[in-house]
Amino acid sequence: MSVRERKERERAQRHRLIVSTARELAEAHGWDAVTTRRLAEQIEYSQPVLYGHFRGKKEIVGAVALEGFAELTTALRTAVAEGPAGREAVAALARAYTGFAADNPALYDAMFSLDNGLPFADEATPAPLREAFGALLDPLVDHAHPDEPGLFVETFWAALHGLVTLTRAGRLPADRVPDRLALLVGRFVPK
Amino acid sequence: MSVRERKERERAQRHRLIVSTARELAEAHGWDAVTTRRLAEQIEYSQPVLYGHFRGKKEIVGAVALEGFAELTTALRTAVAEGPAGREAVAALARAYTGFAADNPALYDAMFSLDNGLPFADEATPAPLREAFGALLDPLVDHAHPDEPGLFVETFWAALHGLVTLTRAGRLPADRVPDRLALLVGRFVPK
DNA sequence: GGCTCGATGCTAGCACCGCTAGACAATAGA
DNA sequence: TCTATTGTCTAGCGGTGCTAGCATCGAGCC
Repeated sequence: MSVRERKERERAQRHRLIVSTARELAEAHGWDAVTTRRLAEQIEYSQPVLYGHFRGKKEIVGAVALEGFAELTTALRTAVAEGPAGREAVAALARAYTGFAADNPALYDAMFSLDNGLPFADEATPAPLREAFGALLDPLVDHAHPDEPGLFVETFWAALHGLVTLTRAGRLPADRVPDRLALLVGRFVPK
Repeated sequence: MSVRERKERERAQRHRLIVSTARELAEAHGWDAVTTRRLAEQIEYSQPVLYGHFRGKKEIVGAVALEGFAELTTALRTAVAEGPAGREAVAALARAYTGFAADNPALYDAMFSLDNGLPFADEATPAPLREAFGALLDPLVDHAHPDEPGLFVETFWAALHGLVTLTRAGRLPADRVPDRLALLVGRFVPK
């Protein structure tokens, strides 16, 4: 029996190794550099081993993304918990979100830009995604129309996401990011 | 002399054929399906012919995107010109923008999501891009802080772009798009 | 302790990708 | 008509994600 347990343990460890290696590779050289060959070489196994753990590359991206949602939740919660409530909390939330994206560009891509196969806004949506949405919702719910808090959060989130992606792609100059963020918060949470 | 002119004419025509075929192929089956082999087969030439017109695939995407910016400008201008000024003009603008993205998904990708090599927010930015930005700016400028109209437009645009991309990727449910749009306009142009 | 057999990871290869070198044919101009 | 140039093609390079089928290794049974 114990042999089987050991094998399962080793298998789980290798599973984590694949995910963390993919993430490191992506963060270091971009997702284009994360090929099955390079990934296999890094973990010192042959390519087909990857397919014993994941259906394909998309599922590996999804596994990395799932890590990201857990970390994003933590980042948002701590940023809001530290400061005062109300409008300043929303500003802190926005800064934490864009900061997270700037600090973990490849991770952010896996979560929101690449095809990761994860179901959003669905009954099958994994818990980490729901929790991240919750972390976004809580500081905002006071400022939304009471009938439609979800709609408000979705729209605010979309605005943040738009700023992140357009800035990262060089479509918006990076130097004015804090100003755009302040403008956004000012419009969504007037005082 | 005339021979040379004819050749140039034929060359220009083939140039346009490549761009329009790439666009049709992308709109029909997505940009992943636009491979140099398929594109060459469609225009009934061999692959290397494409490289006599464009440096590579990225430049073809850029050519398609440039068409898109011209069309987007027209779409935004007509939408605003038809209706009344003020707040309703902004709502019309927002609807026209998201409508354009929904009607021409592949074109929108070429313009804003894919790497098309076009320089944004730069002294080398091509005229069609500047004009599209202008079409976005004009109806908004009255509602912005007078010192920073550009910042206001950029942020509003980013919000629209975020809504478009998250909806298209299935990260936001598509059915509530008009409601999110109304909420966005309401927050950016309060009255 | 030796043997069998199933699990496991490997090599090799498929069809496709973007891109290009070099052979060849068509054609314009002398 | 001959030559030089222009234009287009075939073939191929090094890469991609993914998989069939073989070989090896080790766990469990006699």
